[in-house]
Amino acid sequence: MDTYRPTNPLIVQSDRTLLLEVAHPDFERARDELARFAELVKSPEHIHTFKVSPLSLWNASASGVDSNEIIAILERWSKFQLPQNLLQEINDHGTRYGRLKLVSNNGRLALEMDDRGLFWEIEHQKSLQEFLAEPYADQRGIFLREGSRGEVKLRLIRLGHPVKDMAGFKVGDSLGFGIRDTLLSNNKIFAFRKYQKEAVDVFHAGGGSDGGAGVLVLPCGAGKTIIGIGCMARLQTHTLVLTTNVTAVKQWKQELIDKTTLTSEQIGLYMGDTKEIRPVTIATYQILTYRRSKTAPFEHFKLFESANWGLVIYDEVHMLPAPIFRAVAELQAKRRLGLTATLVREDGKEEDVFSLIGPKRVDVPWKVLEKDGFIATAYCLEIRIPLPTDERMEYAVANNRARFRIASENSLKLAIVDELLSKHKNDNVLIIGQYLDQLRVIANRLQVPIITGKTPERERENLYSRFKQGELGVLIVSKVANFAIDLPDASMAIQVSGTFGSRQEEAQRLGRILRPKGVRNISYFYSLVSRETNEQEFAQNRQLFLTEQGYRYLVESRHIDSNGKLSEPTVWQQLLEDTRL
DNA sequence: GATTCTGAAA
DNA sequence: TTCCCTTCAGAATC
Repeated sequence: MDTYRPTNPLIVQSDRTLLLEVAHPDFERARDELARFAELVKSPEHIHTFKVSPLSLWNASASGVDSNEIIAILERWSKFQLPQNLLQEINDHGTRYGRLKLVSNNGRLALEMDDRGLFWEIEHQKSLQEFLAEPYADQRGIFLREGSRGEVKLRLIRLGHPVKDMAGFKVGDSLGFGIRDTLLSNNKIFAFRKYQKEAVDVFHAGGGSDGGAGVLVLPCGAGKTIIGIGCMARLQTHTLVLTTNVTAVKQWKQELIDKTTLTSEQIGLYMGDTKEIRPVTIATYQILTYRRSKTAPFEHFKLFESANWGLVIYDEVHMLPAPIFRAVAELQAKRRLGLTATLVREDGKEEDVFSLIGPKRVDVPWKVLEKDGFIATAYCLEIRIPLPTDERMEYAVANNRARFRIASENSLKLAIVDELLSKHKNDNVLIIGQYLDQLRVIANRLQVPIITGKTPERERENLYSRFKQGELGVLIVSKVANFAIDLPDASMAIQVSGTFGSRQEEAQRLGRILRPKGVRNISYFYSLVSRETNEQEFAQNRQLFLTEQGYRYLVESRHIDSNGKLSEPTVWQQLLEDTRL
């Protein structure tokens, strides 16, 4: 292909960036295909920028997208001939996963490869010396020292060599249980959904070779716990479940009791006040990372050895605290299942997840579940508002730190909130923000209760249940919304301010309104942003993940006319007309 | 023995 | 970079 095809939507550049035209009729198809092997890095109105990285290529090949397919996709959409260096890189990295295998040879751990060059490189690599034992006679492999499984994989991926771990797993103590015929609230008997069953199958595939460890990427509300339970039921073994917080711990137990024949006595909770170790034990990351002082040992790491676990599940694996990786390295002989809605970490430890937990096995895009009605259709609108003159002055003289806060607390946002609420009288609305001061002002103005970290458990539950029953139409929540998984679902959210650029947070917040709601099954997500401020930049970054998942942010820019009045909304009006039957 | 408060860590 | 929330352990209080 050396012709110029101007009607195609994609420009592929030699610096590994892919530029995709949003207005193109095939935009959505192209975007979904690119998302399988590239990461979205920018998504302004007209051109979306993706980036191909070694890691994105390794993950792609681990989840079954090979380099020929990647190149075919690029060729299908590209305007120009593909740059030679990128083709080479795709051919190289896209086939790299699997070239280096970690195996068990006569009970000893060994690295195997078909390629002499690779053998030579590894044998002479300084950072690996302490783990290497003697090479195979035919130079197609090298034995490794005992207990180096995790560390070797970690060092190799940093050298650009992802390792396919086929060394198998230690079988845990067995635990017999089954799935129960639970009657769900819709009067149907519980059954795994198709994609859930497929995810369990994929995780399990390979039966102890390459299968049995890895990460499943699924949207909020897709039933990650259910998939975890499916994997447990398949393996029938003692299982350790690690989660982010106490509520999640309790929810796992609840679900296990509800969906399986496991009894309360077989399930242990391991956290602050109760430290039970049972055939199935559920713990928080926090307690594992606890130590008396910065230099003291992690005293709860012993939990890992306290039983013969056959499976370790990492819930929300993108939150896995860095110190746990060390322990995870020691746990390499166990089957590992990572569950997450997004592989992106703000700390850049994606490679560690790849090598120590496992590569991405399954990625179910949110939009696919939306089509099948498993999650609600969400409409996202970013409303850009100017800063009022006096706040503008303040912003101009403030230092960078203060600026973000001034922009976030833009007083004009209050008027917009009023306006939005006036048209959404029948929706259950969550107002979410990051600054308590700002939220309190809104709470006072609307005479609506607010939930912050200080709100006692009792009162939270009371407010949740009133909100659920519709007695309370609007609820204001601080960052508790990011963690509290028992927060009731809503059909509309207004984000009045957010953390600097956290993609995760945005995803979490959207997740609040994605549970299916009756026949209409439609939700609204409004994000209020001050125009021409650094808040706008951070907002862009926050939205990336959602855009990658196929959500389109509409943008409404509001202005102040010479009389000091706000311009009429047009995009929003249209949105309401289009979505109201 | 149970509950509530405190400070530190992330 | 901020601000906020959560968790844990141990002490204080009933």
